[in-house]
Parts: sequence; structure tokens; C-alpha cells
Amino acid sequence: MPTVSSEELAAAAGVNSAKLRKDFSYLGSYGTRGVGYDVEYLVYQISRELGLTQDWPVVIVGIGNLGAALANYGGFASRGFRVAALIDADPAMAGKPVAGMPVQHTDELEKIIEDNGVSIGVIATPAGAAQQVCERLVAAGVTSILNFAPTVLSVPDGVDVRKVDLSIELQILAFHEQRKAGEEAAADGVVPPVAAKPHRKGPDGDVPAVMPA
Amino acid sequence: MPTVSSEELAAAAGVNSAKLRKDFSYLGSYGTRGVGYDVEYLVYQISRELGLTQDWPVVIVGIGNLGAALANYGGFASRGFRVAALIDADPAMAGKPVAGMPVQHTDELEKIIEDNGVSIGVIATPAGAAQQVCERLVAAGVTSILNFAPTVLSVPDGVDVRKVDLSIELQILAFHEQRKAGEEAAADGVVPPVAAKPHRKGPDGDVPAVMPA
DNA sequence: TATTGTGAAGACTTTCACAGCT
DNA sequence: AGCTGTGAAAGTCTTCACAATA
Repeated sequence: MPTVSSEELAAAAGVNSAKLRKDFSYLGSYGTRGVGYDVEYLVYQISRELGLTQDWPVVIVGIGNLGAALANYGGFASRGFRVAALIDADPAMAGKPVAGMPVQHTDELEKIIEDNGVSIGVIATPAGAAQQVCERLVAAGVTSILNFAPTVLSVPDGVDVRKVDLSIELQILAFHEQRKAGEEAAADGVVPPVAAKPHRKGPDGDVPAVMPA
Repeated sequence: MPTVSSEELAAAAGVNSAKLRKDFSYLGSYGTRGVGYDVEYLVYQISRELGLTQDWPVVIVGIGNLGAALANYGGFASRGFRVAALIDADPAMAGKPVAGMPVQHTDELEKIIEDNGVSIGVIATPAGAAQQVCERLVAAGVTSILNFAPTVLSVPDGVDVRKVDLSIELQILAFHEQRKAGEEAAADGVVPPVAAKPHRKGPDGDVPAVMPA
């Protein structure tokens, strides 16, 4: 399939084709009228805009179950990420191979960051250690942090943090699950367990705006 | 602190106080004019609306590094989730304790779901096993699935799936990182490595609409 | 002819600003 | 006096619809 139309892509992605064309137009005019988009060229342009064509060395700090899972995760390499080092505070872990790579001790953190020009760090430590690790990463030159520890990190301006809270995804599922249960009960003529009290509808079809869809 | 004003909450959350009041208003009128919101009552009402006051039994299928990390994750219990069972296809895993709980074999999947009234399943298997596990979960009565496997699941109508892609978060950081680098170079009077070709600005201050902020 | 790229319209969200209540 | 709750205004995003064009 050498070319693809906005209509086909939109159907596959479940969005409106005009929106897709407008979004693409912000990246430039990469389509051909009457034909569509050249698949290979489009993939390259989007990859470049997203930074997929660059090599991003990352370090993972905290090699417990989660850190090991991340180290073994195959999806990183294909998106331009290279795990430059695995770091753990436990001296007993040092030298142990995880995902074909020896774990290094926290003492080496600054040297590893500098030697590899790492600008992205992943924190998978227990909550108690996260802020301290974060500060050392930032001091050594890291400017983007992916935080899996269940704690809010404070960082200086210019440093990006993204927090991944595994329970929030479950929360969102439970929210919809609850809503399904409420609707069934309502359809059965039973008082729904939630939102029994009438209240004004929100902008998004009665789903409170606090909750992402 | 028995009460809190929308102004205080908005400042803490980094949002506009009118938006916060309007959002709260969709849940009901839980504030007092001239005073603010009663903290305890507000927490209860939001918890109830989000489903935090209910008990949600969940099963985790696939007890590798990631499954084990999820089983050990402390944040679930406090949000109303209870890990009802850990399930793995490897007979050698069966009976092994993980997070203080014996791993059960996939053969027991249907019985576990039914006996515990589980409606939420977590898939942490390799990509190849995910769709099959998903189908068995759905057939046994699960209607919400949290998928960590790097594959897109197809499910019947009425079943919710959320996919967690650990590399997408890194992707977002790398995207901003690239932009930081571009801006520095531009400030130095150097040609930025990306978006060198001029193009129209997108709706969100030149950040392409494809990328979540 | 088929499909892009995009102004203009429409839909939705956020903010303003103030009446209404404690 | 102080703060909520909310209509109305402003702002942003999405979709329509069609001129441009390969």
C-alpha cells in the first residue's frame, strides 16, 4: 500500500477525516491532491516531528520488579530509546545482569549521566527514595523524568516530569464500570446506586468533567 | 483545615477557580456561600462519584516482572481495589507466593472470575498471549480490561479496554526534550534541528495537535 | 476524477463577572 | 463580608464544505 487517503486513516483511527487532514497540515503539506499521502514519506515526517529519528539514551533507577520489567520492555528500542544504564542503590544488585546488562550502583549515577549524555531518567524506586534520586539526576544534567514512584516530585523550572500512576488507569475503568452498573439498574427500574440524587448534567453527557474519558 | 475555598484548591491544583467551581457543580451543590467547601464532605462526595467507596476485586494475569510489580503495588488497596487472584500460564509458577499470595494456574481462570465476581482484569502477559487471555476473561464475565501487553485487543461492545504503553510516556518526554533543544539552538541564532522549514502554527502554540501536552 | 488543504460555521470548554446566599 | 453557583462572553477545537490541484 504505497499511499493512503485521509478517509482511510481516519476510519482506522476512529476520527474525523477533516481533523486528521488539519492536524497533518500543521506539520506541513505532505499529501498529494487526488491521490492521498505517500505512506513511507508520511511515516518519516511524523517520526521526525515526534523525535523518533533521534537516539535517546535513558537511565532506569531502581531495579525492582518494575525497573526490571521496564529494562526488558521491547517497545523502547523501536521508538529511539536506548537504555544506557540500570542503576540500583542495593550493593547486592551491583553487577547482576538484568535484561542482558549489569546493574550499576547509585554511586556511579553522576558519571553515567555525564559520560552518556543522558537527558531522560526513569525513576522506579520506592517512594521514599524518589525525590533524592530525582535531585541527583537533575544535578547531573537530566531534564526530563518519568516517575513511577507513588510520590509527587518537586523539580526546578525547565525540568519536565511525567508521573505514571498505575492505579489511576484502574480507577478510570472502575469509574466506567460503576456507570455501567448504574445504567443497568436504571433500565431495570431500580434506584441506581450512584447519582441517585438528581443534578444538572455536565458538558460531557453527564460524565463529570473531573474524569478523563 | 475544616473548610477550603475554590480559590485555595484552584491555586494548589494550578487551575482557574471558576472552572473548579463549575466542575464541582456538576456533582451537586456541596459548598457553602461565604465559607467554602467542607473538606471531609467534599472528599466523600468526590470519592463516591469516582467509585472509590466501592470494593473492586481484580485479577492480574501474567505474573512476570510487571505482573509482580503490580501485585506488590501499594496504591491499589487505598483506592478500593482488591487483588482477588494472580494467574499465570506457567505450571512452575503455580503455588509460588507473590506479594503474599499464591499464583494460580490459567486453568482456574474462569472459576476465579465467577467465584469472586470479578469485573476488572489486568493483562500483563507477553503480547502473544494477550488476545486469548482477553477472550477468556470476557467470556467469564469481565467487562473492563487494563492491558499492559504491547498489542491492540479486540473486544465485543460493552467491554472497556485501556492500554498502558510504557514507551508512550517516554515518547512524550522526548518530544518536549527535542523542543527544548530546538529552542535553545534558535535562541543561540543556530538553525533548529527540527521544524527548520517554516510552517503554519497549530492551535496549541505550535505544538502539533497530535501530541498530548 | 479523487483527494488535499483550509476558510468559515458550529460545537464545546473555559473564563469572567456578578447575583444570591450564609 | 466573603464565597459559591452560574448565565453570558470569550476562547478553543472540531467539522463542514468546497476551491485548488495532481
